[in-house]
Amino acid sequence: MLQQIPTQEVSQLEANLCNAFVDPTRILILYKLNEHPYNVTELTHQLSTTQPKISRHLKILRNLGLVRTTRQGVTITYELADVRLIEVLDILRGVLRDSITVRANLIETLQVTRLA
Amino acid sequence: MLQQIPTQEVSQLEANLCNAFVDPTRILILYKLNEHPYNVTELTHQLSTTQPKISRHLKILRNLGLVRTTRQGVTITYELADVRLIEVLDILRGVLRDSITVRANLIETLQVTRLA
DNA sequence: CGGTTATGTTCGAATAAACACATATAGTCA
DNA sequence: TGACTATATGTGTTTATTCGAACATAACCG
Repeated sequence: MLQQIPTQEVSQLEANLCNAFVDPTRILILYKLNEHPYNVTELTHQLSTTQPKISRHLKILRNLGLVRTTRQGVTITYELADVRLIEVLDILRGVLRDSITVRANLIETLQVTRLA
Repeated sequence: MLQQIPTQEVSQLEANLCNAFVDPTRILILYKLNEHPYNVTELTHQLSTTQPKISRHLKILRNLGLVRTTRQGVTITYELADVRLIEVLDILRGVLRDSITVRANLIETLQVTRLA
Protein backbone atom coordinates (compact mmCIF):
# COMPACT_ATOMS: atom_id res chain seq x y z
CA MET A 1 0.00 0.00 0.00
CA LEU A 2 1.20 3.44 -0.88
CA GLN A 3 -0.90 4.93 1.90
CA GLN A 4 1.84 6.59 3.95
CA ILE A 5 2.99 10.05 4.83
CA PRO A 6 3.06 11.91 1.53
CA THR A 7 6.54 13.10 0.79
CA GLN A 8 7.45 16.35 -0.84
CA GLU A 9 7.88 14.62 -4.21
CA VAL A 10 4.54 12.84 -4.15
CA SER A 11 2.83 16.07 -3.19
CA GLN A 12 4.57 17.78 -6.06
CA LEU A 13 3.20 15.21 -8.49
CA GLU A 14 -0.21 15.45 -6.93
CA ALA A 15 -0.16 19.25 -7.14
CA ASN A 16 0.87 18.94 -10.76
CA LEU A 17 -2.06 16.70 -11.49
CA CYS A 18 -4.40 19.21 -9.87
CA ASN A 19 -3.34 21.72 -12.44
CA ALA A 20 -6.00 20.05 -14.55
CA PHE A 21 -8.68 21.49 -12.31
CA VAL A 22 -7.64 25.09 -11.80
CA ASP A 23 -9.03 26.30 -15.10
CA PRO A 24 -12.81 26.48 -15.56
CA THR A 25 -12.54 25.61 -19.25
CA ARG A 26 -10.70 22.40 -18.42
CA ILE A 27 -13.34 21.47 -15.86
CA LEU A 28 -16.06 22.03 -18.44
CA ILE A 29 -14.14 19.91 -20.94
CA LEU A 30 -13.84 17.07 -18.42
CA TYR A 31 -17.56 17.18 -17.66
CA LYS A 32 -18.37 17.26 -21.37
CA LEU A 33 -16.15 14.28 -22.07
CA ASN A 34 -17.91 12.48 -19.26
CA GLU A 35 -21.11 12.64 -21.32
CA HIS A 36 -19.36 10.92 -24.19
CA PRO A 37 -16.30 11.43 -26.43
CA TYR A 38 -16.08 14.61 -28.51
CA ASN A 39 -13.67 15.93 -31.07
CA VAL A 40 -12.07 19.36 -30.93
CA THR A 41 -14.57 21.10 -33.16
CA GLU A 42 -17.50 19.70 -31.24
CA LEU A 43 -16.02 20.82 -27.95
CA THR A 44 -15.38 24.24 -29.42
CA HIS A 45 -19.05 24.61 -30.28
CA GLN A 46 -20.35 22.97 -27.13
CA LEU A 47 -18.40 25.37 -24.93
CA SER A 48 -18.82 28.26 -27.38
CA THR A 49 -15.21 29.30 -27.38
CA THR A 50 -12.29 29.29 -29.82
CA GLN A 51 -10.59 26.22 -31.25
CA PRO A 52 -7.01 27.13 -30.23
CA LYS A 53 -8.18 27.59 -26.68
CA ILE A 54 -9.73 24.13 -26.63
CA SER A 55 -6.66 22.60 -28.27
CA ARG A 56 -4.36 24.13 -25.71
CA HIS A 57 -6.39 22.88 -22.78
CA LEU A 58 -6.71 19.44 -24.32
CA LYS A 59 -2.96 19.31 -24.68
CA ILE A 60 -2.55 19.98 -20.97
CA LEU A 61 -5.08 17.27 -20.10
CA ARG A 62 -3.41 14.89 -22.53
CA ASN A 63 0.02 15.50 -21.05
CA LEU A 64 -1.39 14.76 -17.62
CA GLY A 65 -2.76 11.50 -18.99
CA LEU A 66 -6.35 12.45 -18.15
CA VAL A 67 -7.77 12.14 -21.66
CA ARG A 68 -7.18 9.67 -24.47
CA THR A 69 -7.34 10.32 -28.18
CA THR A 70 -8.35 8.31 -31.21
CA ARG A 71 -7.90 9.52 -34.71
CA GLN A 72 -10.41 8.91 -37.51
CA GLY A 73 -8.97 10.53 -40.57
CA VAL A 74 -8.60 14.22 -39.84
CA THR A 75 -10.71 14.40 -36.74
CA ILE A 76 -9.34 13.47 -33.35
CA THR A 77 -11.77 12.29 -30.74
CA TYR A 78 -11.02 12.88 -27.10
CA GLU A 79 -12.35 10.74 -24.28
CA LEU A 80 -12.01 10.73 -20.54
CA ALA A 81 -9.20 8.45 -19.35
CA ASP A 82 -10.43 7.95 -15.81
CA VAL A 83 -13.95 8.31 -14.40
CA ARG A 84 -12.51 9.04 -10.99
CA LEU A 85 -11.83 12.56 -12.21
CA ILE A 86 -15.55 13.18 -12.34
CA GLU A 87 -15.91 11.60 -8.93
CA VAL A 88 -13.37 14.10 -7.63
CA LEU A 89 -15.09 17.04 -9.30
CA ASP A 90 -18.47 15.98 -7.92
CA ILE A 91 -17.11 15.72 -4.40
CA LEU A 92 -15.59 19.15 -4.74
CA ARG A 93 -18.89 20.55 -5.89
CA GLY A 94 -20.43 19.15 -2.74
CA VAL A 95 -17.75 20.79 -0.64
CA LEU A 96 -18.36 24.00 -2.53
CA ARG A 97 -22.09 23.85 -2.00
CA ASP A 98 -21.73 23.30 1.74
CA SER A 99 -19.16 26.03 2.06
CA ILE A 100 -21.50 28.42 0.29
CA THR A 101 -24.34 27.36 2.59
CA VAL A 102 -22.19 27.95 5.66
CA ARG A 103 -21.26 31.35 4.34
CA ALA A 104 -24.88 32.22 3.59
CA ASN A 105 -25.94 31.19 7.09
CA LEU A 106 -23.13 33.25 8.56
CA ILE A 107 -24.24 36.30 6.64
CA GLU A 108 -27.82 35.76 7.73
CA THR A 109 -26.70 35.43 11.33
CA LEU A 110 -24.75 38.64 11.05
CA GLN A 111 -27.74 40.47 9.65
CA VAL A 112 -30.09 39.18 12.34
CA THR A 113 -27.57 40.14 14.99
CA ARG A 114 -27.26 43.60 13.54
CA LEU A 115 -31.04 44.06 13.50
CA ALA A 116 -31.52 42.85 17.07
CA MET B 1 -30.38 18.48 -6.78
CA LEU B 2 -27.61 20.62 -8.17
CA GLN B 3 -26.44 17.74 -10.35
CA GLN B 4 -26.85 19.38 -13.75
CA ILE B 5 -24.68 20.68 -16.51
CA PRO B 6 -22.04 22.78 -14.81
CA THR B 7 -22.23 26.37 -15.96
CA GLN B 8 -19.32 28.64 -16.54
CA GLU B 9 -19.79 30.26 -13.13
CA VAL B 10 -19.94 27.02 -11.18
CA SER B 11 -16.83 25.82 -12.95
CA GLN B 12 -15.13 29.06 -12.06
CA LEU B 13 -15.91 28.53 -8.38
CA GLU B 14 -14.81 24.91 -8.62
CA ALA B 15 -11.56 25.92 -10.31
CA ASN B 16 -11.02 28.47 -7.59
CA LEU B 17 -11.46 25.85 -4.93
CA CYS B 18 -8.92 23.66 -6.68
CA ASN B 19 -6.35 26.35 -6.19
CA ALA B 20 -5.98 24.77 -2.77
CA PHE B 21 -4.43 21.71 -4.37
CA VAL B 22 -1.98 23.09 -6.88
CA ASP B 23 0.73 23.81 -4.34
CA PRO B 24 2.61 20.89 -2.77
CA THR B 25 3.01 22.73 0.52
CA ARG B 26 -0.75 23.17 0.80
CA ILE B 27 -1.30 19.48 0.09
CA LEU B 28 1.17 18.58 2.81
CA ILE B 29 -0.59 20.95 5.20
CA LEU B 30 -3.96 19.35 4.46
CA TYR B 31 -2.58 15.86 5.03
CA LYS B 32 -0.92 17.00 8.25
CA LEU B 33 -4.14 18.56 9.52
CA ASN B 34 -5.87 15.31 8.73
CA GLU B 35 -3.71 13.64 11.40
CA HIS B 36 -4.94 16.15 13.96
CA PRO B 37 -5.03 19.93 14.47
CA TYR B 38 -1.76 21.82 14.52
CA ASN B 39 -0.75 25.41 15.14
CA VAL B 40 1.42 27.45 12.81
CA THR B 41 4.69 26.83 14.63
CA GLU B 42 4.10 23.11 14.76
CA LEU B 43 3.32 22.99 11.06
CA THR B 44 6.43 25.02 10.36
CA HIS B 45 8.57 22.43 12.12
CA GLN B 46 6.68 19.43 10.80
CA LEU B 47 7.16 20.55 7.21
CA SER B 48 10.59 22.04 7.92
CA THR B 49 9.96 25.32 6.17
CA THR B 50 9.55 28.96 7.17
CA GLN B 51 6.74 30.42 9.25
CA PRO B 52 5.67 33.14 6.80
CA LYS B 53 5.34 30.53 4.10
CA ILE B 54 3.05 28.40 6.27
CA SER B 55 1.02 31.43 7.33
CA ARG B 56 0.45 32.50 3.78
CA HIS B 57 -0.70 29.07 2.65
CA LEU B 58 -2.95 28.76 5.68
CA LYS B 59 -4.49 32.08 4.80
CA ILE B 60 -5.34 30.80 1.34
CA LEU B 61 -6.87 27.62 2.76
CA ARG B 62 -8.79 29.66 5.32
CA ASN B 63 -10.18 32.00 2.69
CA LEU B 64 -11.35 28.98 0.74
CA GLY B 65 -13.09 27.73 3.88
CA LEU B 66 -11.08 24.52 3.94
CA VAL B 67 -9.57 24.96 7.40
CA ARG B 68 -10.98 26.28 10.66
CA THR B 69 -9.10 28.09 13.40
CA THR B 70 -9.39 28.25 17.16
CA ARG B 71 -7.35 30.61 19.25
CA GLN B 72 -5.89 29.71 22.62
CA GLY B 73 -4.05 32.76 23.83
CA VAL B 74 -1.39 33.59 21.31
CA THR B 75 -1.38 30.32 19.45
CA ILE B 76 -3.86 29.64 16.70
CA THR B 77 -4.74 26.05 16.00
CA TYR B 78 -5.78 25.03 12.52
CA GLU B 79 -7.97 22.07 11.75
CA LEU B 80 -9.38 20.53 8.62
CA ALA B 81 -12.87 21.83 7.82
CA ASP B 82 -13.97 18.94 5.62
CA VAL B 83 -12.69 15.36 5.51
CA ARG B 84 -13.82 15.08 1.90
CA LEU B 85 -10.70 17.02 0.96
CA ILE B 86 -8.59 14.08 2.02
CA GLU B 87 -10.93 11.77 0.15
CA VAL B 88 -10.29 13.84 -2.97
CA LEU B 89 -6.53 13.84 -2.46
CA ASP B 90 -6.51 10.08 -1.92
CA ILE B 91 -8.48 9.46 -5.10
CA LEU B 92 -6.07 11.66 -7.00
CA ARG B 93 -3.15 9.73 -5.64
CA GLY B 94 -4.77 6.60 -6.98
CA VAL B 95 -5.18 8.20 -10.38
CA LEU B 96 -1.59 9.30 -10.21
CA ARG B 97 -0.35 5.85 -9.30
CA ASP B 98 -2.22 4.23 -12.18
CA SER B 99 -1.07 6.84 -14.63
CA ILE B 100 2.53 6.22 -13.59
CA THR B 101 2.00 2.50 -14.00
CA VAL B 102 0.60 2.97 -17.49
CA ARG B 103 3.54 5.14 -18.37
CA ALA B 104 6.00 2.59 -17.01
CA ASN B 105 4.37 -0.19 -19.02
CA LEU B 106 4.49 1.97 -22.11
CA ILE B 107 8.19 2.58 -21.67
CA GLU B 108 8.79 -1.12 -21.16
CA THR B 109 6.81 -1.90 -24.30
CA LEU B 110 8.86 0.59 -26.27
CA GLN B 111 12.09 -0.93 -25.05
CA VAL B 112 11.00 -4.47 -25.86
CA THR B 113 9.88 -3.33 -29.30
CA ARG B 114 13.21 -1.66 -29.91
CA LEU B 115 15.12 -4.77 -28.90
CA ALA B 116 13.04 -7.11 -31.06
C1' DC C 1 -0.78 18.93 -57.49
C1' DG C 2 -4.07 22.66 -55.09
C1' DG C 3 -7.81 23.49 -52.03
C1' DT C 4 -10.29 22.63 -47.89
C1' DT C 5 -11.05 21.30 -43.28
C1' DA C 6 -9.42 19.77 -38.56
C1' DT C 7 -6.09 20.28 -35.30
C1' DG C 8 -1.86 22.02 -33.24
C1' DT C 9 1.68 25.62 -32.19
C1' DT C 10 4.17 30.16 -31.68
C1' DC C 11 4.47 34.71 -29.92
C1' DG C 12 3.86 38.71 -27.13
C1' DA C 13 1.13 40.86 -23.57
C1' DA C 14 -1.37 40.73 -19.36
C1' DT C 15 -2.19 38.71 -15.02
C1' DA C 16 -1.40 36.06 -11.16
C1' DA C 17 1.63 32.99 -7.70
C1' DA C 18 5.17 32.02 -4.80
C1' DC C 19 9.20 33.08 -2.47
C1' DA C 20 12.69 35.27 0.82
C1' DC C 21 13.39 38.81 3.76
C1' DA C 22 12.03 42.26 6.62
C1' DT C 23 8.59 44.11 9.47
C1' DA C 24 4.14 44.54 11.89
C1' DT C 25 0.55 43.04 15.15
C1' DA C 26 -1.16 40.98 19.13
C1' DG C 27 -1.30 38.27 23.28
C1' DT C 28 1.22 37.07 27.73
C1' DC C 29 3.90 37.63 31.66
C1' DA C 30 6.89 39.96 34.76
C1' DT D 1 5.31 49.44 30.73
C1' DG D 2 8.81 46.33 28.34
C1' DA D 3 10.43 41.91 26.81
C1' DC D 4 9.05 37.73 24.60
C1' DT D 5 6.58 34.57 21.67
C1' DA D 6 3.16 33.45 17.96
C1' DT D 7 1.19 34.81 13.90
C1' DA D 8 0.36 37.85 10.02
C1' DT D 9 1.56 41.02 6.29
C1' DG D 10 4.27 44.30 2.96
C1' DT D 11 7.59 44.44 -0.68
C1' DG D 12 10.29 43.41 -4.56
C1' DT D 13 11.57 39.75 -7.59
C1' DT D 14 11.04 35.71 -10.17
C1' DT D 15 8.42 32.42 -12.49
C1' DA D 16 3.83 30.48 -14.43
C1' DT D 17 -0.50 30.79 -16.68
C1' DT D 18 -3.70 32.33 -19.95
C1' DC D 19 -5.22 34.56 -23.85
C1' DG D 20 -5.97 36.32 -28.76
C1' DA D 21 -4.21 36.50 -33.13
C1' DA D 22 -1.55 34.75 -36.55
C1' DC D 23 0.60 30.84 -38.47
C1' DA D 24 1.83 25.71 -39.19
C1' DT D 25 0.80 20.96 -39.98
C1' DA D 26 -1.64 17.15 -41.61
C1' DA D 27 -5.26 14.46 -43.73
C1' DC D 28 -8.49 14.18 -47.33
C1' DC D 29 -10.53 15.00 -52.03
C1' DG D 30 -10.82 16.41 -56.67
